[in-house]
Amino acid sequence: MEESSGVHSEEYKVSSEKDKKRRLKTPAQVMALENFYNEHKYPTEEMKSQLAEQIGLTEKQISGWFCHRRLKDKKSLRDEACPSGRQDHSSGVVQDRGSGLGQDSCGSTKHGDYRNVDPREVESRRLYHNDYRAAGFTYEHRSHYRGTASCTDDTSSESSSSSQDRLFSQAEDPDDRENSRYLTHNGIITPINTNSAKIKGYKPSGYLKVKGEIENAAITAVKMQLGGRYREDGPLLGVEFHPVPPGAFESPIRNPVCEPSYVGNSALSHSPDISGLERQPSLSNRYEVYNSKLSSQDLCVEGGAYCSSMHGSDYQDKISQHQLKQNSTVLNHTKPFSKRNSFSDLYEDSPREKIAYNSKRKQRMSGNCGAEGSEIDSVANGHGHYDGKIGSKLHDYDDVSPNIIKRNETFELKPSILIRNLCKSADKEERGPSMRMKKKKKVNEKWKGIEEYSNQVKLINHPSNKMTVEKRVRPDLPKPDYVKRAALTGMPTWKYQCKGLICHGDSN
DNA sequence: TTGTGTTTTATTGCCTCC
DNA sequence: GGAGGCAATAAAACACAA
Repeated sequence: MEESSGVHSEEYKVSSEKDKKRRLKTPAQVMALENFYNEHKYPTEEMKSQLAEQIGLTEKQISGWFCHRRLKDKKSLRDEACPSGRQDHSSGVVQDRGSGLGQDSCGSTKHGDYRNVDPREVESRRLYHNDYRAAGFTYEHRSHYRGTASCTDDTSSESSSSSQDRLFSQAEDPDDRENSRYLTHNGIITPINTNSAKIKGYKPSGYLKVKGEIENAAITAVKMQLGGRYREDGPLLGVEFHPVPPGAFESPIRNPVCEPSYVGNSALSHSPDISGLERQPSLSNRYEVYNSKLSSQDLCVEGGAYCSSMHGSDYQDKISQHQLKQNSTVLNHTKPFSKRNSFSDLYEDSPREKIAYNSKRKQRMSGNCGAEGSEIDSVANGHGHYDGKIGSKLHDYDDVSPNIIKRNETFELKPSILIRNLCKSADKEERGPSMRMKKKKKVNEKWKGIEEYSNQVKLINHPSNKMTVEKRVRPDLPKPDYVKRAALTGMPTWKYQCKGLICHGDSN
C-alpha cells in the first residue's frame, strides 16, 4: 500500500523532474494537498517534507503549491468580499465575512505594527477550536504559539469563512476520500510533526491584527444578538440566514446510522448544527469554489442535511429524503473492492482516475444539473428504483468525500431524488436531445470508469476501518494542545495515521 | 477541429523575520 | 544571509463553444 503509493510517487517525482514541463498534480495529490491545506495553511518544513514524501512531490512543489493555494484562497475571498471589484481597504486586508477576519496572511499583513496575531495561528485555531467545541471536548484550546493572547478570544477567527471552508472541506471535500493517508476517516489531518509547529513558535501576525475595533464591536454586537450559542462558523453577518430546519434546535440531525460517519471526525461532524447554517453557500468562498470545482452534484449527494447549497424548502426536502434514505436499503456498499487502496494507485496508474477527476471538473464547469440531472432522472424513474446504473453513479457520487461515503450508506436515494427535484424543471425545459445524450454517454463512460475507485474508497472508509483507527489513539503521550487535537481525531502522529488507516484498509 | 477563456503549475523577485 | 512567504508572470493543461 504505502509501497505502491510510494512507487507511484517516486515515479511521479522522477518523471516530473525529468520533464521540466509543467505537470499537473494527480487528483490524489491535489486532494492530499487540499486536505492538508485545510488543516495547515502554513505547514512547517517538516510537514512539507513528509507530505512531499507521502505524495511523491518535492518540497519545493509542496511549498509552491501551498503558496499558490493561499493566494487562491485570498483571491477567492477578495472576489467574494468585493464582487464588484470594490475592496475594503480600510483594514488592508480582505475582510472576513461576518467576523471581519482576514483570510490570509498575505502581503498586507506583514507590516509590523499589527503583528499581533499570526494568521497561521488563527487558521489553526479557527479550526481546532471549532473542533473541540463541536466534539464536546473540554480541551482548552491554548495557543502553542507565542504571544497570542490578543487573539485567543477572537471568536471571529473561528467564524472565518476559511474555517468553514476547511471544516467543510474536511467533512465533505470530495477529495477527502482519497487522502486517507493523510486523514483519518473523518478527514482531519494529523500533524506530521506535532512539535514542529511548536518549535517553530509562530509569532502573532496576520490579518487579525488589522481587524478594526469597529468590526470587532459589530461582531460582538451581532454575537450578542444571536445569543451565546450562536454559531461562529455560521452564516455571514449580514447574510440572510437559511430557515432553520424543523427540529433543528430540538435535536440535531442525528441518526444512529449516520453518526458513525462522524466517529473519526469528532471535530467536524459532531457539531450538530453544522448541517444547517454552516452549509450555506455564501459562507465560504473556498468551500464554494472548491466543491463546485469538483462537482456541483457532490453537494447534493450528501443529502439534505449536508447539502451546502440547499436553501429553504430544499433543505427540508433533503431532510425528508434523508429520513427516507435511512430506511432505504436499495443500495449498499457490499460490492467487492479491490485491494488498491493507495491513492497513488488509484489515480496514477490509470487514465480512469483522470477521467473521474475530469468528469468532476466537467460537472463543475457545466455548472448546472442539466445533463447530470436528466441523466439521473432518466435512470431513476421513481423513488428508490435503481437499475444499477444509477447505483454506480451514486457510488461515484459517493466519491465525493469520506463523510459522504459514510453517510452514503443511508443517503443513497438522495442524489437522484435531490437532483431530480432540483433539476426537473430545468431538465424538462431544456432536455435537448443530441447534446444531452452526447454528454450523457460521455458521463456514463466516466462513471463506469471511476466506479472501481469509488468502491475502493468505500473500503477505506469502511466503518470497521474507522473503528480500528479510533482504537489506535494513544492519548497517553504528553502532547501540546496541537497534539491533543490529533489525539482527539484518533491520530497520534502523522505517519501513524497514514499507515494505520490505509494499511488497515489493505489488510481488509 | 480550432480558438478562446479558465485553471493550475512553475518560476522569479521582493519583502520580512530570525 | 538564509528561510519562508507573497505577488506577479508565464506557460501548460484543460474545458467549452463555434
